[in-house]
Amino acid sequence: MGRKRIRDIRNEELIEATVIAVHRRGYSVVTMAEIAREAGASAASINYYFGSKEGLMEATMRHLLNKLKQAMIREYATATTPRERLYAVMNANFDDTLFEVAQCSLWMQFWASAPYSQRLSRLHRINRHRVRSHFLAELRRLLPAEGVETARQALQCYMDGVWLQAAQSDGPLDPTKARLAAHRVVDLVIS
Amino acid sequence: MGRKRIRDIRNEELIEATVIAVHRRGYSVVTMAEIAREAGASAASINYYFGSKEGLMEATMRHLLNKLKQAMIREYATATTPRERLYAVMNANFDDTLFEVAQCSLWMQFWASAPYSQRLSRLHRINRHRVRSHFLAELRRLLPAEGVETARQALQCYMDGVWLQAAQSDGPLDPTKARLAAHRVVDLVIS
DNA sequence: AACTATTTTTTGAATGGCCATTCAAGTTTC
DNA sequence: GAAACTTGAATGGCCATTCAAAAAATAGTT
Repeated sequence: MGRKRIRDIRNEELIEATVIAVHRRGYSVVTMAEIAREAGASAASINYYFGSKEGLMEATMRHLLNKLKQAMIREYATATTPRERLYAVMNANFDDTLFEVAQCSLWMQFWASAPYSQRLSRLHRINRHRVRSHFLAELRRLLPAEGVETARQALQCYMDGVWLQAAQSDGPLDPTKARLAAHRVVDLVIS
Repeated sequence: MGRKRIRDIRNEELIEATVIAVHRRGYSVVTMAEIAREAGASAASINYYFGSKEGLMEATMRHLLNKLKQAMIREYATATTPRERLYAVMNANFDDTLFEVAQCSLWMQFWASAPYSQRLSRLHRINRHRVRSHFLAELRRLLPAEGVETARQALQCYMDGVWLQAAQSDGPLDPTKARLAAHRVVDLVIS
C-alpha cells in the first residue's frame, strides 16, 4: 500500500516532467537525462519505473488519454440533447485540463510518431475510433443519412486541426474561446 | 549549364528518396545511410549537396511547398468567383501531385518538428500565413464581418485535419473524393 | 580526336560525440 | 533485516559529419 503510493507519486512526477521536457525540446531529441533533470531524478530511475524510453512515452500518452476520458465523462453527465452531446465532445477535447500548449504539442508529437510504434499506434487507433463513434451517434439523429459522414469528417478534422494549430502557438491558449468557436462550428455543420 | 543540370538531377533524386525513407521509417529515426541507400548514393554525397541532415530536410520541405504553390497557381487561373477561389485553395491542397500518403506523412513530421528548428519554422509560418490570407480574402466577400474569422478557422483547421488523418491512412488516398468533401465543407461554411 | 589539366562528384573509412540502458553498490522505507 | 528505491559510472552501439583520395565529367589545347 505505502509502497504502491510511492510508485504512483513518482509515476505522476515523471510523466509531468515528460510533458514539459518533450514540449521544450521536441520528441525526437529529448533525452532521458533531460526528462530526469526536469523531474529532479536520474535517468536510471526512469528505467526502473517504465522499463524504457518507449515505455515512458506510452505511459505519458495513456495519461493524456485518461484525462480526455475523464473530461468526456464529466461533460456527458449533463448533456441531454444530441446537440448538447456534440458540444460535450468538443468541450471535453478543449477542456481546461487538456487544452494547453505543452500538452497539445506532446499530442502532436505522438501523432507523428504513432505510425512507427506498435504500442502508440494502438492507443491512437482506439482513441480515434471512440471519438468517431460519439460523433456518428449524435449526427445520425440530426442529419439525413447521406450528410452524416461529411459532417463527421468536418467536425473531427476541425478538432484535430485546432490541436495542431494550438501546438504551434507561442502564447497561452484560451480554452473557453476554443469551446465557443467549436460550438459555432457544430452549429454550422448541423444547421 | 551542364554542371548545373547534374546538380539538379541529384537534388531531385535525393529529395524523392527522402520523402520515401522518412515516410517508411519516421523523421526522428531515419538515418542518412537509409536515405542514401534509397537513392542509390552514399551518405557522404548527401552532405556534399545539402551540407547537413537539416539542410536536406529543409530542401525537402521547400520542394513540397513549391509543389503546393504550383498547384495554387494552376487552380487560381480558372477560378473567377469567391466561392470558386475557395474551392481552388482546397483543390490545390488536395491536388493529385500532393495528396498521397508518403507526402502527407512527411508534411506532418515537418509540422511536428518545425517548432524546434528555425529554418523549418520559418517556412512553416510563411506557408500558413499565405493560406490564411487566401481564405480571408474570399470569405470577406461572402460573409458578414463577424462570421469571417470563425469560417476561416473552420476551413483551415479542416484542411490541416484532413492531412493529419491522411498521414495515418494505410491504404492509398483518393484526392478526387477529398476535393469533393472539401467543397461540401466550403458550401456548409458559407451557406 | 587525343591528351592533359581542372573542376566536379563520389565514396569508404575514420572521427568524435551522444545517449539509452545496465549494473552493482548504496540509501531509504517498512 | 528485507524489500523497495536511487544513482553514478560503465557499456555498447549508433550515427552525422569529415576527409582524403579516387573517379568522372568538362574544358582547353593542339
